[in-house]
Amino acid sequence: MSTTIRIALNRPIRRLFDYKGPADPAAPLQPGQRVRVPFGRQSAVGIVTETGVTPPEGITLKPVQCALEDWPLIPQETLQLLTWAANYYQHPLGECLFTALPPALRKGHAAVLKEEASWQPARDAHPSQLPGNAQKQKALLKWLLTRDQPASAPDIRQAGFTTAQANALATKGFLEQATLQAFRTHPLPELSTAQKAAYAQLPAANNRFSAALLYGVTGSGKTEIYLHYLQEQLSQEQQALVLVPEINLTPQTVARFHRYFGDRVATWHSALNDRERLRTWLRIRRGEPVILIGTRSAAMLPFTRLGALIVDEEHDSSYKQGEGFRYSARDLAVYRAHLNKCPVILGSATPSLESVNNTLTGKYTLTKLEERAGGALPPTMKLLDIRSRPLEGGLAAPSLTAIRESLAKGQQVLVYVNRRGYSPVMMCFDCGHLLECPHCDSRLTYHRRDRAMRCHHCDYQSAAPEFCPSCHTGAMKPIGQGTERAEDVLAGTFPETPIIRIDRDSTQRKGSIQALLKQVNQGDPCILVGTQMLAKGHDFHKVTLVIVVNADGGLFSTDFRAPEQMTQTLLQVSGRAGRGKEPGLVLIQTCHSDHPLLTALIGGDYLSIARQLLEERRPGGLPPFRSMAILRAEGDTMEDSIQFLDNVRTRFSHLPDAPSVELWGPLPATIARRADRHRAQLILLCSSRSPLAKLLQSLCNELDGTPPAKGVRWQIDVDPIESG
DNA sequence: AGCACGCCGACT
DNA sequence: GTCGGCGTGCTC
Repeated sequence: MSTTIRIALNRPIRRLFDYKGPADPAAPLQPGQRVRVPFGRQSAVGIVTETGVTPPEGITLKPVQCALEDWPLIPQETLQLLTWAANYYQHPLGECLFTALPPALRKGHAAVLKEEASWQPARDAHPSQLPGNAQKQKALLKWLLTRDQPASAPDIRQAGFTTAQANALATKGFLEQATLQAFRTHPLPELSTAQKAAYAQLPAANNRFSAALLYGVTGSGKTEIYLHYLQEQLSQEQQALVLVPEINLTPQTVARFHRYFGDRVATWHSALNDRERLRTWLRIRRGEPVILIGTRSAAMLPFTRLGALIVDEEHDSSYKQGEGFRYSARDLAVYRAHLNKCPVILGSATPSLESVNNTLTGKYTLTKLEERAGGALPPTMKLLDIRSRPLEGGLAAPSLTAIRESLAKGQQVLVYVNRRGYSPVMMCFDCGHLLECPHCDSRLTYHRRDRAMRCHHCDYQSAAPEFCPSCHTGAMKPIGQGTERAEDVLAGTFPETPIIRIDRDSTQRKGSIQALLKQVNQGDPCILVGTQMLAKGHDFHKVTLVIVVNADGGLFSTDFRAPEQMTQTLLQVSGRAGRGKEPGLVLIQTCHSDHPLLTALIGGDYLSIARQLLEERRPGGLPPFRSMAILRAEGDTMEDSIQFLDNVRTRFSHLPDAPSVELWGPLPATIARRADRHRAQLILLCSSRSPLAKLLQSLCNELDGTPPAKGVRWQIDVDPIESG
């Protein structure tokens, strides 16, 4: 009698399916193994989650077609991680497991790497040594000699040659099979006294879980500490994971790790193709001692010998997936450290309030690095009240003066504007009419470069009108500041100086951001204008002045995280100033120069601001003092969405454990209508994680059983980063 | 998610 | 008379 096995499939169904296991007792299936199973009238790839389960009654089980490997594709630790995550984030286990696989393995392709032959010229090979009739071979050899790396078969075909030609050259001894050249690795640079002191406080990797928050001010050289940590704490056989935000995974960052760890370094990010994904995934699965630098999804790679984890810029919101499987890569990393009994280091100049709180409760250790590397001084921050001050395109006279002075000294200037486009609002001069998106509850942004009105919440776009569409006579006037407008104003005021705009619009083309940054790093005086993108992780050596055009966006938001996020962004952007020898100055333009958050900010100590912000969250029981989840609904009308959530709320109160959860709402979302969908939300707060998870699970089961009103869709977001 | 079944409009 | 629209419902 064969055993019954439980299988997860890549379907958005919160359910697993049981099958008859293979009759052969010599080859039993085990959890994590990949199988092919009949499903409906198709065949699907599945992952075994359990064996020897009690089969459900009244269903004739189909047999598994075959196992795709005779070993578990998903190793035990990773399976445990993803099972926990599926349960914690209330996402179907099958989809969680499959997002952890590279596309080739999801589709059922073999888990082997066709080692593609690649060729490099033999030593002393020269085209002139070839017979005159071998024109193509000559050309191929010439081409290979111009490359600084071996060429794979696809490379050769792409360049217009054939592998037959390469083989012919190889037989004659002109080419040889390329071997992975061992990189010359360099000794690590010495740490400064302050860095050494911080390093010494970090937990040693001695088969115990530990979590450390490395609070290092901008420019303090956290990366050097990571490098030393990995070198000192990792054995030759161990693997390590270094998580970085997408925007920080630049060729320069990788080169830095490469320099010291050579071939051990591998990367994982969205730009990899399917072949590269499969290759790196399998290297890690095989247990190669890889030091992997990767973005969010790297947190789910199949490590089997993890020795340490590092999460750089741990406060960065890009670690939280915003749709589908809404996991936090930072939290998965911490959980993995638990599972592997190894250390995790969370680094940031502006750590999340969650992590700061964990240092206060003793869950994390705290290591401070408050000195900038290379003797650079912390920037001076000043508030510039712009109430009843004449502005020139959003810039106050003292700001322009400061810019002029910096440029005159041959230095660079960074102007931070929190919106892209020309202006966030367009208004009629005569009747006051505002241009709004026909599909969303939002204003249209004026993009002057292509004379378009665009909605930043859906893909609506229209030509910018010359006259008011309401009164037909008034001229339209741009209200408020965007990056394009700042660029124009600065270009008019400083015609001799190059203005480099960096935002989503100016960096759409692949590699264009690298080109723009290269221009900046050449060091000639220039003005950088840009959004958030500029605030993250870049090291602009010659920037000495930072202007924040408007700091007031986050001061009066409905989102309880807004003050935290505003503080982080302002400090991060300020941190771009004065990283070289010259001291930095930051001018923050505001209409609320007496606002306690802003005055605290220029005092400069992030940790004390963080503690204060935490105290503001405590009385309301907001995260991290309680766990939060949001049930979001969207329907064809707001009534549909609210009614659905109201029903949920009523049904909720009948569930066991319900008293431990506090419910807020339902309330319409801040942008109530988006792409013609009407959105509302119900907020759930619970003093601890596990009853909330249990409750969400029974809620999901109920909702899955009874479909809601027509057109209403819902989703659950655990530990949301946006609550508006 | 797929894929089928199913019941109403505009075509040869 | 049938081709096809996408609304439900099921998949071990």
